Amino acid sequence: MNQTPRVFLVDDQPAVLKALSRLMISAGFEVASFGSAQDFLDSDNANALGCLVLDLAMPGMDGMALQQALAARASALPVIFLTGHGDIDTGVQAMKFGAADFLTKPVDGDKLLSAVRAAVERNRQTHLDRTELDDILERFANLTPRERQVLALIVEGKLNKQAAAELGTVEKTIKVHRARVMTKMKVRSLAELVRLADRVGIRGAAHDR
Amino acid sequence: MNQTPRVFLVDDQPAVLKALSRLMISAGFEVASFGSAQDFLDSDNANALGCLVLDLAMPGMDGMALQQALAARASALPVIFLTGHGDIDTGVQAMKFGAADFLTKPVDGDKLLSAVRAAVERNRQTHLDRTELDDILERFANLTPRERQVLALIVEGKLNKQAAAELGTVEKTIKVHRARVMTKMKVRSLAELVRLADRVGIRGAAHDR
DNA sequence: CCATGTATTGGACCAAAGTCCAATATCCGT
DNA sequence: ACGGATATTGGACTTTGGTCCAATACATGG
Repeated sequence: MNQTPRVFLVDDQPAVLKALSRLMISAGFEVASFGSAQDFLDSDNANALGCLVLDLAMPGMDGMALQQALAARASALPVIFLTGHGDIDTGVQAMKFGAADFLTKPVDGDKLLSAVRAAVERNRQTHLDRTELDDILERFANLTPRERQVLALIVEGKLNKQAAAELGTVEKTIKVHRARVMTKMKVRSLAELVRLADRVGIRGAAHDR
Repeated sequence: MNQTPRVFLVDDQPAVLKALSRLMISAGFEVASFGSAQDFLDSDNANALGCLVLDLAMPGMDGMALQQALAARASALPVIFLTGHGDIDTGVQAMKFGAADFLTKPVDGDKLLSAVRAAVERNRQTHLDRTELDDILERFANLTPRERQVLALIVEGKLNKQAAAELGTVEKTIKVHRARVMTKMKVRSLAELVRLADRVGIRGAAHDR
């Protein structure tokens, strides 16, 4: 969707929002501000590019709840928490739930900026990975059921002959499906096919690891 | 080395050590106690099975330093920190460095136990993975240099013919090496070979992902 | 009802890979 | 220098895989 990463600020105090916003903009980031967790959720930015800077204590949905909501939506947005009076346990819990960082207010501008930079970078990487993965999944979705079965068997290392036996058909047919699988998945070698299949988690009967 | 997991306790206060030890034993764990971080390092248990329960504030090397030392030795031991007066930042830092948990004293026995159980379980899994990986690496170490080159090329999806050209030899020779690689790596299909190779990170010239 | 997508099969043929056999040259450590 | 590991090659043969050609059967949706 969006090409340039953005820093999403969520805080119920307009003054804090304004201050953070200025800081981010002065560092060259694009910024989007929200006065509540719900506002951010409604903005449909769960899969945007960038990172989230989130006040922990807010009326209504608090920061932690928003983090969970995003996790439930498989968001890849890194979350940086800000808090004025959080206890250790809260911070540790947030980190266990995958927060990118957890800083205390009043926050050191440099610390926050470097946390944001790291988070944005991390998000950029996972975003690339996801894009690639979606690509593979789309190709996979274009396979017919039969082709999927054949794919599963060949990435298990079965011979065409064995695959034919398991699917109750003849080797000839398997060859045709196999060739179509290679074309549709856009690979030129079995090695590549195995990697793609493993990446999206193709499983037949047995699996390794 | 050790088959049954152990809980390694490190605290400079003998009373704490004793109390924790009793708690762990009553929960059915085997325990080893240490009065200082250095003592634990000297005990050569960095790759043992189990987990580490570590006091953060200790004279000499503190808990954080021990965690780092273990990380440097590629230890797979999960670290659970205990602290009486740590600040948020310390806890967050510890978690960022991969701590399994971070609890405050006086610690709730149940919380600690469930943290220990989770950590031990996690360690058991990573230990299994490592054992498997070592297995593969050992097989890989038994390949001759030439066989390794051939392996790298075939997991890239090259044909024997192409591999021969790149290595300045003939297809015939590649076939022999290839067959030996399959035998030595104990795989029966190219698919398996690709997975093993990717797992130990065999790289020729190009790599994907 | 017809077009389309899916699944299947056939033959012929070529390319690639695997598998026996055995032989030779080089280098390294004892 | 000798034994062993390494790297290489040769022939002959079988199996497997890939690629052309083309055709049939069936269900589904327009």
